[in-house]
Amino acid sequence: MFSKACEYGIRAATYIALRSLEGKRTSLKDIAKETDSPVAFTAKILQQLSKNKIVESVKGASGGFEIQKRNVHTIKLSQIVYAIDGDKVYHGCGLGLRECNGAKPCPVHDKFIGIRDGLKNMLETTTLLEMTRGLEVGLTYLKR
Amino acid sequence: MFSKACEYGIRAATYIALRSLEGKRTSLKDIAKETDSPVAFTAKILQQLSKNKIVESVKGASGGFEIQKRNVHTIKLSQIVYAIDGDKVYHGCGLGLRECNGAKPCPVHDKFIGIRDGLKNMLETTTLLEMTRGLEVGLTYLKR
DNA sequence: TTTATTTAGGACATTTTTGTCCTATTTATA
DNA sequence: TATAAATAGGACAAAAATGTCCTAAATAAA
Repeated sequence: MFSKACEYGIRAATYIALRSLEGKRTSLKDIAKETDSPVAFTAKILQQLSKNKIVESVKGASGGFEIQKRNVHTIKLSQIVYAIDGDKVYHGCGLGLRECNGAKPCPVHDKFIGIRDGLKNMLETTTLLEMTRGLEVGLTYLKR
Repeated sequence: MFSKACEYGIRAATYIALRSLEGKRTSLKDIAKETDSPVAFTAKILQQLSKNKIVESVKGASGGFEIQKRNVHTIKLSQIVYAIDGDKVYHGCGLGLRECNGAKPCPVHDKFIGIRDGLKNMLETTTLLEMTRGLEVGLTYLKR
């Protein structure tokens, strides 16, 4: 569904959000550890998220990544996916046709629209805050 | 959503089904041309579909690919996707966790299940016959 | 029987994705 | 001020996906 980069990105952002709600900044090392992701690769992804203003990075000793508390409930999964994978989740034909639309559709065009709208809707309505719920109490997990 | 190989595979199988309903066997060359797919790569994919009994291949002059008419309405998209991409569309966590289930779910587990069930249902209920409808009359397309 | 046509399959090539490593820069703190 | 800790970013490496090419085998038809 998503690229590996995007999966790591969502997990990383979610963990940063969780820690930010506790008023804590998190190092790359901890993020990678707590999301079971490759450190250096995660670093690249966090650079992208930082450039896209989804997370803030602070260099130097006691630096790390954080998200302003007031932003945790406004940032949607769709923003993270867009920052990393672009809009190919939305546009792009299910059968790979370069052009596929209502006027000249592929055989599964209408059916795919339904599924993609579901995905789109989910991504656009799920906030980082919502992602963090359950993590603290062990109802949901970011690794294993 | 699917791999390129899978997209080509669905397009190829759909075209073969269309031709088979007309009582015609189709050469690799024609399939690639009519689905705008790379010839040699499509050949590999058709080998897989042939091994999985989704299409039948006939070697030699006037050979090619075909699907028994009686099978065109029983073969589902899910079988083609499974033959090429395996079951990763079904299993596999939205956030890439190796293990993710109701007992130890990722934060989007439940939401993903809904979307994936939609996709799964679509693949399991759409037959090749249904895929061919509209092609002859120019309502749907397999290329461009 | 020879030839032309067509798929099968192995080997190879290219591109994209995923992942690592090293150096520079920034910053807190001793 | 020196040092240690941390991100930024470029270069490189490995793996996977995508795609090509060539030869062998099968088959219809001349």
